[in-house]
Amino acid sequence: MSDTRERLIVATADLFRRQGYSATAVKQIVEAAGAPFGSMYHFFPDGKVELGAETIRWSGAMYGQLIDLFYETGADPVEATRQFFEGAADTVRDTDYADACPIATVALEVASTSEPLRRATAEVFESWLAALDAHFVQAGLTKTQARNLSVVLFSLLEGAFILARATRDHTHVRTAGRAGAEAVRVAFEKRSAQLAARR
Amino acid sequence: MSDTRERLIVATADLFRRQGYSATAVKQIVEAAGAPFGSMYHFFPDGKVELGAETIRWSGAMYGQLIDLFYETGADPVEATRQFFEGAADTVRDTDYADACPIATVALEVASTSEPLRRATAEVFESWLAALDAHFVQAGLTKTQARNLSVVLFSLLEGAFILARATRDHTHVRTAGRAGAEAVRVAFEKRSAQLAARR
DNA sequence: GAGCGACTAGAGCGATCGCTCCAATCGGGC
DNA sequence: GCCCGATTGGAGCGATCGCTCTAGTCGCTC
Repeated sequence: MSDTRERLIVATADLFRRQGYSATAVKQIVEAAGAPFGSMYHFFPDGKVELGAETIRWSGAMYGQLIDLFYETGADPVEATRQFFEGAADTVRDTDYADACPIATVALEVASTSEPLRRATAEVFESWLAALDAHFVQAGLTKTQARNLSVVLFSLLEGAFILARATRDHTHVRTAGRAGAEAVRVAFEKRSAQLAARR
Repeated sequence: MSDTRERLIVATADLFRRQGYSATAVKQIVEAAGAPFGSMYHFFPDGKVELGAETIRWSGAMYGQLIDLFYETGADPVEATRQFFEGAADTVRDTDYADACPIATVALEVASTSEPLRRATAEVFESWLAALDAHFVQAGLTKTQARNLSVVLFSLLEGAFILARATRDHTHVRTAGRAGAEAVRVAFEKRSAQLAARR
């Protein structure tokens, strides 16, 4: 795999996180990547949109790995949730409120303006939900229960990121995290009661 | 109040909601508002940033009124929450996934790039939380309980908006709404138990 | 070492960006 | 009717946008 191509994606991911899609200029990307301008259109013939879509998928895969890291098989889902949100809050604080969700800004920008980019963000979000689902099902929930829980955790995290970045207060992420961990606890408690009643 | 000035703000609010700050051109705004170009810089001498900040505050006030409408004094907080999220889900679906939060996109875009605009979004979010807080305190919660609940509901709604717009699936907002209503129910139940134990 | 894709390097294209400037027009107070 | 500030209407500024194009360099294969 070409080094320049990867550097372009990494640089773009960083810029997207902080300033979104529209505000990020191609010139700014190639400068940040230390890449020649021509290379950008060699690796991404369709230009900014293609690089954007590629970056969205790459960032999504990175963040997806983080999910699997925290919710690895055998981990207590409640504790994993608590630690995931705590880690996110720390990161947001330590990066001066720049590093939250790598694609949320772009997702909102393109949702009504670019089908290919919108689809890329949708696929990434779906993959995160699917990853979470799998861990929760593996830990005992039904598919429906798992999906509902995943959507709630996703929403809590993304919404708290918006609030934290706007107000420059990372504790909002911790507040959302406590609610998220509680939601996980209740979901598994409910499932246990269902199983017990069936005997 | 000048008619043209207000038309500019309303048109800008509509464009911000759908495509954010950077992607919205000044020319596009004046055309949408049916306003002369010169008027824009007459009413907003500091240009796009000033109009943007004004639009953020105006949109925030509009949405704030919606909060007060649903959570009016005497309304059951659980039912109000349920209806608020259901209404939001309907709106998102009926507007082809364009009308969700009027300022979330802009908030993420400017959080790390423009202090004056970031501050405007922060003030709006704070005002929404304060409005929610007031209703929950009025209904019996402590200030701390109310604030935590407000942050959770905000996060659930904003996060679900991101997911719904990206995947074009409004049911995510309904899923978040059920979790939100449940969180409200539990908070008040907990408060009742606290008060009962104190006798 | 000849040949050939892959990749680099940057000048510069037309279009559009936010914005400035100024003449024309409007409407209320004297 | 006259005046003057408020507002309108638009031409056009320099800068930057995404992108094209061509010339050149690099390293691998034979």
